[in-house]
Formats: sequence, C-alpha cells, structure tokens
Amino acid sequence: MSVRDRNGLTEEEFLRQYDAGDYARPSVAADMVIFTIMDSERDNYRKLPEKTLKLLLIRRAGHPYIGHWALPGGFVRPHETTEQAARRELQEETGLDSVYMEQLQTFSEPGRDPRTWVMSCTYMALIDGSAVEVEGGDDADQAAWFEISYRLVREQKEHQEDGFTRSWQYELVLRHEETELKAIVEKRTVYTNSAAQTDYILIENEGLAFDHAKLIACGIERLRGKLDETSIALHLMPELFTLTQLQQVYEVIGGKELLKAAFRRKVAHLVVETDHYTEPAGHRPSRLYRRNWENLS
Amino acid sequence: MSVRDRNGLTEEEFLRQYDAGDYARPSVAADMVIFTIMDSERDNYRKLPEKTLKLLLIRRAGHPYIGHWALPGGFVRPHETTEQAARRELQEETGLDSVYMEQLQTFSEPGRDPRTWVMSCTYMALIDGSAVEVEGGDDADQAAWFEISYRLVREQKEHQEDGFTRSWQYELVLRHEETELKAIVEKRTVYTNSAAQTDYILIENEGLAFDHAKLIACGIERLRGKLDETSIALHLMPELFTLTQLQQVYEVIGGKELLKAAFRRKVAHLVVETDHYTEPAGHRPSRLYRRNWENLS
DNA sequence: CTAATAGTGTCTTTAAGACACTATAAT
DNA sequence: ATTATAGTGTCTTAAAGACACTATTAG
Repeated sequence: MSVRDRNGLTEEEFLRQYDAGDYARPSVAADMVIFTIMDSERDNYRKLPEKTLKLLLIRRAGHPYIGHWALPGGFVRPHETTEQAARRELQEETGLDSVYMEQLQTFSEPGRDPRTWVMSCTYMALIDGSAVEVEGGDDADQAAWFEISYRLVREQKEHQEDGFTRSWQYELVLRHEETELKAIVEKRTVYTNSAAQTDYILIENEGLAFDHAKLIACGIERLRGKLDETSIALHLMPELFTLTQLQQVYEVIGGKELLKAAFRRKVAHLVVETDHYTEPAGHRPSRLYRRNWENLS
Repeated sequence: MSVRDRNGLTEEEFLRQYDAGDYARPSVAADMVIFTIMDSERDNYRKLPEKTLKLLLIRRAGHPYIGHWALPGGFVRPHETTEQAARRELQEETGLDSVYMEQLQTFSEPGRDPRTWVMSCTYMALIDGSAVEVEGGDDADQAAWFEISYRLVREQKEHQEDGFTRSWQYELVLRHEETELKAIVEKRTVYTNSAAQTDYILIENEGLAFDHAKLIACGIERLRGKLDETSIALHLMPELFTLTQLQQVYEVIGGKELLKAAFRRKVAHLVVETDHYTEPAGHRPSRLYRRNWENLS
C-alpha cells in the first residue's frame, strides 16, 4: 500500500520513523484463578466423600504483601500473548498444560500494585481433581489449595436523585489447614438513566495480596454464571465419573442441592455412558460416564 | 507492617528502592464496540420502520491503516483505569456520558499493531438510538454508523489424534452509504483431553483496521449471548418505547423472528406500562412502556 | 370495506420440580 | 434386616411455542 499521510509518508516510511515514544506504559500481568474439585475425607467407609471447590494460591516470599497469599501469575513478556503468559504460569505452578482456560477480566485500578503501574489480565482455569499434583515443590513460593466459601452477606439498594445503586456484599473465605483468609467484596451496580455500570469494590481483606480477592470473586461468579447454561462443569471432571459425582460438582459450585431425577435428565446429553462401574463399597455400584464431546459448549 | 524480606528490607524500604526496571512494557489501548439501534427508512406511511443494529467506526486519518475504518479508542494514561479511558473516548466520539458499558476482552496478539506492542482492552457500549448524535464533527477523523450483518457461513469439525477442533466461520459485513467493509472471522475451539480453548482468527479482512474485526465479532457474540438471559437489550431502548419496538430489537440482535404473545409474556417483568401511546398512524396506537429498573440484570 | 398494527386467549408442547418407588451391595 | 447409594417412573407445575381471535386507526 502506498497511500501517503499528511506528512507525505507511506505506511512503510511511517513505521520506520515511528517512535514508541515516552508515554508511560503499564506492566501487564497474567493472573490465574485456578479451580479444582477435591474430595473431603470420609468418616464412614460406605459414605461417599463430599466434594469441595478449591483454589490454588501462592504464598508471597517477597515484598510487597510478603507472607500474604496471591494468585499465581507473572508478567507478560514481549512477543507473547496474555494467554501464553497465563499458560506458562499454569504450567510452572501445576505442571499441567492442557486444561480449560478462559479470560475473565482485566483489572487496571492505578493503585492496585504498590510497586508500579500494573494491570492484571485475569484468566480462569479448571482442572480435574484427579490430575492435581501435590503442593508446589520449590520452597521459594509455597503453593496450596484453599477450600472456598463464598456467600452473599448483604444486599442493598440506595436511591439517588438521578437513579439508584444496587449492591451485593459477598464474604469470601479461603481455608487451608490452619490458614484462613477472609475478604468482603462488594459488587455494585449504579443505574442512571439508561446507563448501568458494575464494579467490584474491596471492603475488607485479610491475608490476600493486592486486589486478588476481587479477581477471585470475579472467577467464582463467572463459574457460577456459566454452570447452568454451559457445560463448563464437565471440565472439572476426570476421564470417568459417576453422575452423582457430577451432581455434587454442580451442587458445590451452585451452592444448592439438586434433585437427582431432574439433574440426570438435564445432563443426559452432556455425557455418554460406559460399561464401567465403581468398585462396590457397601451399596449398589454406580455406572461411570465420560464427557460427550459432541455436545459441549 | 514491618516484616522484612530476605534482603532485610521492610515493605516501605523495598518500595522506596524498587526500580520498575527495563522490562519492556506494552501500550494498552481501550477500544470501544459501540452499538445502537436505528430505524430504517419506511416506504409506506402506515408501515412501521424496521430496526437495524449499528456500530460506530472512525475512519483513520493517519498511518497505520490510513483510510481504513477502526473502532473508536485511545491509549490508557497513567492514573486512570481502562474503564475511564474507554469512557473518555466514548464521550469524545459521541458526546455521551451515561451509557451502559461492559468489558469484553483484552486482545494481546503481539503483531496486532504494526507500530509497537499494543494490547487492546475492549469494551462494549450500548446507546439508545434516540440519543445518537449525527456523524462526528471534526474533519480529522470521520465517524459513521455502520449497519451490521453477521452470519455463520461455515461450520467445521476436524479430528486429530488427541481430540478435535470445532470451527465456525462468520461473515461480518458493515455498510454505510457507499462503503462496504467485509471480514471473515473464525471462532475455533480445540478440544484435547479435558481441555478446551477458544480463539478468534481473522481469515479475511477488507477495509477494517488492525484486528478490529475480531473485537467486533466478540462484541456481537457477547450481545447475542446476553440477549435472552439478561435484560441487556433494554439499554438500547429510549425512555419510552412500544413492546413491538422492543421485540424488533430482540429480533435484529438475535437474528430470528419471535412470536408476539410469547415475547410479551417473557419481557413483561422488565417493563412498566405508562399511560402514553404512540401517535395514531393508520392503525391502532400502541401503548408506551419504560424500563422496569427493579428487575434489570 | 381494506390494510396495517396492537393486544389477548388458549391449547399444545416441553422442561423442571417433587417425590415415591425399585435395585444392588456389605455387614 | 439395616444402611447407604444407584437409578427410574410419573404426577404436578411452569414456561414456551403455536396460532387464532378481537381491537383500533386512516383512508
């Protein structure tokens, strides 16, 4: 193309003389909200283990937020996408490569990192519980799977002259052995005229680094939001699973109990039955299923 | 906090000596996919005008992609969020301030901008057709509303040894007066084991700058995806509207005709009736409604 | 009257909720 | 028999689809 601009330059000439300039640029990090499902210990040999939703966190060994727990993540390097940076981080932290991953949101609040201007392009990853390796090996940054509790603790509506504000406060509690991290995250939507704008605000924060409680809340809400409409939960399942296990996963994410018969009708098209069964254990063995790739969304 | 790191520094000391360093950093732009609904010309005085979905584009006056059409956008400045940058851009381009806006995705393909390393944090904005001002005033960058056509033209499934790939090719056509822009965007999901990864790929591109066809496709899909599950379409409506107009908006976004009775049942809780009616025009006048803020999502 | 849009009534179809029932295993 | 889980049958309820019908205006 040889179109010339108002300075008489062709595109090629323009690019050759182009100076990236002295404009300040942010660092961009790719942070990962990594979920998995694990079994709780069972007290009774014939009872099924309960499922819990877990999140991978890394204990920070250096400033800032030394000793606090943070999402795995790292800076995006030149010549790679945020996606690649996220996958690199995932690989380093979990040893896993082929997992389900999707972009959540980019967080850009100027003061969110005390060091410098850092934006976080956040990804959610889902890994199947059976594939999860143990706690992170290198002593520098200790990794651990935290049990998640996330529940609505306050709902509010405030009237302004030109509209109103709705807010929902959620309590996020993360537990691992003796450690308990706690945060209150508010999701606030301001309605004015035809406009609406939703923000996450950090109300309280104990033990989590940066604004990571917000990113985690964002991940949980995305996971919950997609639970019923898509087949996203299937990515948390191992190769072979029972329908009861799948139902437990839906229940622990959605936060409510489901009816067995209705659940089975609903997921029927997402799974294919196999001829395998669970080992008998004091009750009728259960048929094992696998994902039905044809119908995943 | 006076915890010291392995170099014996407190957080305060660490931050004082912290050097942002020589790591390369990307520029981050906030680009806007701005939709509105407009009426087409009506040929018959008693027929209702049809609705069309439109997108705001700016004609580039300088390199690169001189003469091509691009999404409104600009670089994010220090001490502002990407959101604020997007709103600033929206205000400059449309004069509007309070509109519905939500973050779409961040695009970070290294070569997407030939000048330098630029990521695009993309936002979608919805503005009500009656609020839309004319074509952009300043001669430097000409702005125009393009009529959108977006349709599936090919669906494919490819089998690999360790899984398979599903792809959907969409044809995006944007029209404004004599100008017609055309692109083929492929949405590709690769399934391997329990993993799935979705990407947008630009197959063909005529007249659109950068990778903006991908960002536009992303916006259209978000809008379509939220159409049925949320009340997002209400943000495209003026203060007062008829249920037929609302139905037309749903139809033009969703790309399929709806049944009147069922539609009215479905949106009943999203609107409140008023005592106003449309001006009679050769047929029964229609009751006007407004948004029901109580039930918006 | 016709053409056009507005608005409602109701029967059918489909999906979800509720809940009872049968089946299988180990002790 | 008891405990515990697996799996199905079926009635009820709610929502969506289909389509016909009535209502209102201008010419």
